[in-house]
Amino acid sequence: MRLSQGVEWALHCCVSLTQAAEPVPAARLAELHGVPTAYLAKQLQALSRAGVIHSIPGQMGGYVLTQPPSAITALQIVVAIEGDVPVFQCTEIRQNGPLGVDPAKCSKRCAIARAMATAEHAWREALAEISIADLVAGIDADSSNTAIDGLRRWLATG
Amino acid sequence: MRLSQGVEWALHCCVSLTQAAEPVPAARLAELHGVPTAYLAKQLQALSRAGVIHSIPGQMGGYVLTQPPSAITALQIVVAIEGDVPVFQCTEIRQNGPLGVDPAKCSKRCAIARAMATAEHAWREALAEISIADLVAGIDADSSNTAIDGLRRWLATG
DNA sequence: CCAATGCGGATATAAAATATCCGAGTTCAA
DNA sequence: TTGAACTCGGATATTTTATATCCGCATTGG
Repeated sequence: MRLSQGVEWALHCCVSLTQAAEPVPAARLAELHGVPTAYLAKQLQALSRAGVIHSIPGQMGGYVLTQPPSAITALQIVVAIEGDVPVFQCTEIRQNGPLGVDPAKCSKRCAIARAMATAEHAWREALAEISIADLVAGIDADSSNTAIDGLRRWLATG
Repeated sequence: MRLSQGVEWALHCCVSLTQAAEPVPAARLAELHGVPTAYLAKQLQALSRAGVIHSIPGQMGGYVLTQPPSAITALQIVVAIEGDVPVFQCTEIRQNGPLGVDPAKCSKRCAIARAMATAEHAWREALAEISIADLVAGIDADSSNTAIDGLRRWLATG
């Protein structure tokens, strides 16, 4: 079980977009992060479909955040890239075998699925507590402001 | 991102083993749950390597729990099947591109990796709070004791 | 000694993640 | 108005992972 690395790219891209005054093309974000352009474009499309970022076509086009950094959560980004499917997917094996439970009596999820869903909920709640603004602040603190400042300058120099 | 279905099988098997007085062969667990024997055997081997269950070879052999149900957690089982790798694996893309951070200055994890690890920790803590005994109790409550009783009887009739 | 069982490796198949390309639409400048 | 350059978007290969199976070996109990 592993989160697609597209999630990592998407998080970094959203952090970078907070420092851009104008739309940033996918190719430029790919160059900045040293990742393949075409594949990153796919992740950005997913973010766009999920409404996290907005795409602007045309010569001066690119991507911009749709909301202020404090309003975008890590959960939104994870769901945008990975989809909204549960991590633990119950296949109802309680209905199988010689002691299989009658499907008509399975309107309620089984105890195992409920327990796993509870744990997953804790993960999602923690992700929802993380905003892009928090991540920017964390990077800022790590680098004594040089990283974020450098980022803003690099994005400004077309 | 999805948890292998081996986790579901392993959880059900551990619940079933709580009701067995003698070692239960892999083939019998597979029959009980209506899943392919050969593949379930692989998951049971993983549980055995992790020390969650104990394997007894020979004619009267099979699997038994190594600890009381209240001492076995869902986290142990997830780790046994999926491995102990983190869900979010940071590939250090902050070191890439024109603004790449000097690798020598990356002894500390980046802010994004830290935030994701925090959320993952919440998930693991929640899983560690779930014991096999809890799951048995939950199933018992769902079925007015018929499911667990039936299970014990079926396992007793060799 | 024989039958039944778990263990490990080797192997095939199915699904998903990864990586890439080309077409449709939009914007800007001449 | 026209065209050209640039953008995103979806459809398409390739690689990796998960799923599923099988067979030989060691061990145990009858």
